[in-house]
Order: sequence, then C-alpha cells, then structure tokens
Amino acid sequence: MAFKKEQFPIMEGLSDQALIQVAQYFSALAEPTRLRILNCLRDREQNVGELADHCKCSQANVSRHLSTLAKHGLVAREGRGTSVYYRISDPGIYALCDLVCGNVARQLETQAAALGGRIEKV
Amino acid sequence: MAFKKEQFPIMEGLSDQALIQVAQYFSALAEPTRLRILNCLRDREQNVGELADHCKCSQANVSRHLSTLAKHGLVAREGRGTSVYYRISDPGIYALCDLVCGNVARQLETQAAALGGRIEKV
DNA sequence: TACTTATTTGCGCATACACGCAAATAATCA
DNA sequence: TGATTATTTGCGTGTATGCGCAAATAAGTA
Repeated sequence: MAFKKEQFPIMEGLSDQALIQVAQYFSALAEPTRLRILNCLRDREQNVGELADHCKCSQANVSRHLSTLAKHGLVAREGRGTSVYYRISDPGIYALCDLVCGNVARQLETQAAALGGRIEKV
Repeated sequence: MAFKKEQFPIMEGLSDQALIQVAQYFSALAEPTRLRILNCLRDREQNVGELADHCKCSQANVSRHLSTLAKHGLVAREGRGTSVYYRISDPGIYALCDLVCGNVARQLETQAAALGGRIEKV
C-alpha cells in the first residue's frame, strides 16, 4: 500500500486512523445504489430528481446517498435555482471501479472455471 | 416530480447483478481489520495465529475475516500441518489500495486546507 | 486411543445502515 | 403573502455484520 509517510506513518503497524479512513472510503463505494448514482454522474452533472429517475430510487434515498458520497469527497454539491446539482469531484473513483470490475471479472472466471463454466459473464 | 421510471432500461451497460458484485467486493475491503490483515499478508503468507498476533485481534475474528476475504477471492487458503496459511491471491488489491490511499490523502489535504492546516498528522 | 494445538463455527448482543413514509426546509413565482 | 416544486431530514423497521465467548472440528503426537 502506497501511503504517504507524512499522512500515514508506520508501515508495519499502519495507524488505526489511516485504516479507518481507507475503510470508510471503501464503505462509501460498497453500496449498489451509490455505484449506480456515480455511474449516472460519469458523463454529466445531474440534480437529485434526475438521479432518482435514472436510479429507480426514491428522491429521499438518493439525497441521503448523495450526502454520504459528498461526506467522503466523492461528489460536489451546487444548488442552482430550486434544484441541487451533483457532480463527480474525485475522478479517481472511476479508476477504482474499473480495477474492481476487472478483479470481479477475473474472480467470476475463476469461479466459472471451478464450476465448469456454468456462470455466464456479467 | 414522480420518480417512477420502471420502463427505463437498467443502467447503461451495468446490470444490477454486476453492481452488487462490485459493491460486495468493496465491502470486503471496507473493514479496518481486514485491511490490516491484507497489509500483513503483503510480504509473506501467514497462518491464522500469526495474523491474530500482528493484528491484535482474536483468532476467531481473524478466521472469520479471512473467510470473508477468501469468499471474495482476495486470499487463498492452504493447510499445512496443524496450521492454515493464507496468502494474497488477487494482486489487484495492491493497485486498489494505492489508488484509495492517494484519494484519501488528497481528501485529507483538502480537508486540512479547509480547516486552515490544523491537521498535522492522522 | 487420548492429548495438544490450531482453526473454525454456533450463538447472542450491539451497532450500522438502507429503506419507506411523512414532515420540514429552501427557492421560485403568481 | 401563498402556492408550487425540489430537496433534506426525522423516525421506525428490518437486515447485515463485527465481536466475545464457548464449543466443535481437524491435524499431529505420545
């Protein structure tokens, strides 16, 4: 793990705070609806109502998920008129998601091979 | 505004099942003790007792966390003698952790700047 | 066999959180 | 002003999960 020594000292005994920070960052991404929201925001910013439509999710839940994502610095909030627009503020998440998709795909292939190829690819 | 758009296709390209898979992969990494275990396994394989010592965690919990990691294909299990040795089986987590550490570090810098540089170290 | 060590698992409890629902808040306009 | 629309938030509920504890399981040895 490439921690900056200034922020994350102690390599052999990573600080608990650093581990908690990283774990919380992963937690923000560990929810299907939030991943769908982030995917919707990939191309352009959107307001809460639009995201609720595209995610087939209630406005209240989308608002809550956006709050979580904003708290972890993944999205940025900007109110214009009566609407509130959200946009990606941490482009690094797409590299993350791409990596995870690759890892998951490899894992599925392994499982498929172990099960005789009965699992169709996602 | 109504939020029912059940006639919309699933998200562009990403099935619900794929999102759930990715979310579960992130969930496996969204736990400080599991991150510590993975960090301990970075250099060499270790058995459950060694990991319990290094993580200052009970053997039972370490065993459970290892089970979770193995279920998601992050570690591999191999029993030798009375011990069970675990090792990293998905090298992709290195890239993942590098990215997340960078993202978290950037976020911390932003927060530190917003707070007037009062955060010296984590 | 019995004994020792190492690992796993069953159970109960506490916490975290996603969701539905409804009320509260914010911004714009008649 | 009040009305309308958009967003947020408070509350209750069900579910998932991390942990401690103890028992069960597995492998090696006398």
